[in-house]
Amino acid sequence: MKIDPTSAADLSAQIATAIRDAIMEGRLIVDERLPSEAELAEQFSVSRPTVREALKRLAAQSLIRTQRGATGGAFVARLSFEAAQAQQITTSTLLISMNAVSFSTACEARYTLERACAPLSAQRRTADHLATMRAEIHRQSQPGLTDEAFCASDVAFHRALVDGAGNPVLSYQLAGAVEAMQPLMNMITFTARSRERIVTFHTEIANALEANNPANADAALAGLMQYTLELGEQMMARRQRAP
Amino acid sequence: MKIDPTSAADLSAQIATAIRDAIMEGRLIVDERLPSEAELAEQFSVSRPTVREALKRLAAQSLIRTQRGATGGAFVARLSFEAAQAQQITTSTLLISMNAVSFSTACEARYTLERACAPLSAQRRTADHLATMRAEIHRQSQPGLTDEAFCASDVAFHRALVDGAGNPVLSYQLAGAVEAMQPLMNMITFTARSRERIVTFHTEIANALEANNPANADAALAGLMQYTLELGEQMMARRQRAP
DNA sequence: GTTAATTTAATGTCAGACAATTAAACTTCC
DNA sequence: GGAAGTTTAATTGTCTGACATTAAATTAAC
Repeated sequence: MKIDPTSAADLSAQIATAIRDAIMEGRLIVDERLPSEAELAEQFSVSRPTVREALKRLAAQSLIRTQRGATGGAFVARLSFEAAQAQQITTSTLLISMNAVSFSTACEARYTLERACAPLSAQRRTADHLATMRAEIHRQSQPGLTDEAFCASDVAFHRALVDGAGNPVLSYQLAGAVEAMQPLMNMITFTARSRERIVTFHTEIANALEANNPANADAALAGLMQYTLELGEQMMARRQRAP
Repeated sequence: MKIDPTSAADLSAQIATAIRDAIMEGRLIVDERLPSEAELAEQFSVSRPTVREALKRLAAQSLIRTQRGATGGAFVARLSFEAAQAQQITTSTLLISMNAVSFSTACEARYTLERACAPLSAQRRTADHLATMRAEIHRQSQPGLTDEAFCASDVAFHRALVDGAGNPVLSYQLAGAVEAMQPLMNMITFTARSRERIVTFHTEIANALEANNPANADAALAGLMQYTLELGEQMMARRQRAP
């Protein structure tokens, strides 16, 4: 592993890249211990703070974990679905909020992906998934629920739907799309009438999955997407009239 | 923004979290300049190296960018689709390679997501997207192409398909799924017969998109998924016989 | 043999310094 | 007065060396 001290890039960035490449190419395997900071500093001919900055970069991406003490050091971390999902949610949320992604674009992406999961979920969902969905539907029907709580429940419902497909890679991918939409969804569920319609769609979806009926599930999701898009347009129009 | 010096977590991690939260909650907006490292050190009552480690963590997630010089400093970065996509690919690749995700699970996730894009792509693909796909099909037909080059072309083909849907959020989400599969795909395209079949499916897909025919596109993608799964199973069987 | 104290190796943090970079302010020349 | 060059100030990037903290391994005591 070598770095180019004349390059324009930061030394710590170069070192982080070199180590990241070693991990991605399998030259460093899970749970393997990296050399100590002092040794890395010597290998790369830099000071220890520079090495530390590089290691922090990798830690921020959950590529390594560090341990103090006599047998401590930096170890290649097994990237968990949980950690990956958390990063994905952060990234997706910022991407949407910072790039002026339109409500309709985000909405389309989310429901398109969800509809792709529906057939699998209709086939494989367990009783647990159904129970979670029914419980969230019940919560969503409670009057007096705050917008935030309604949307959190909405997210939980849709995650159960996606998890029902029984494919962890799909669940991980979809988590970002569903969660990142939450702040936008928050803004359109402030009327009781909207919530009623949404709960109706959710019930249709749950019924379809219970009956192992992919076509009905897809139809309900399509309806929900259409309705959500309409609500979004109304919200935009209202905003323009009274900003 | 406050941190808890008695917490078990690293100070640099706490500081990074505090700043990240400020960005995600909109208290720091795009292109806004953070206080200088010296000022941050004073605000958080820590030393400058500690602040720097925190900033490097944020830089690793593309949340900030730094600039040297008189008017330099750390600025909240506009997270670009490109940067997000690159991170997504890294994460997805590692997730699959480190968690013993089965070929069939990864394959199912990838093609399920792609099939979700196909109807949109059949409706919206431009002439450019079609041209890219045709060009990649032609490349894939060349004899003597290395496995790596074939798979790179495969990735380019499928990215054109996804981009054809005209939804940048979808493109970003799927990039990870498609690219992360590449190392696994590399292992199953070593026979000319396999490549021929794959090229046939690709041609069917391109034809369907050209004809704005979503049903045919979906059928071809379903066939390709089925065939890829079979190839994966054969490969696994072969591996077990002669490891 | 078990428990307690010590050693040791590693990361976490700090302080202060200097180098490199960049934009703005200033000076000089025409 | 304006343009070109020079200085200056602010900021990040890097280095050195030190001390604090942690946790495992070792040793000592009982």
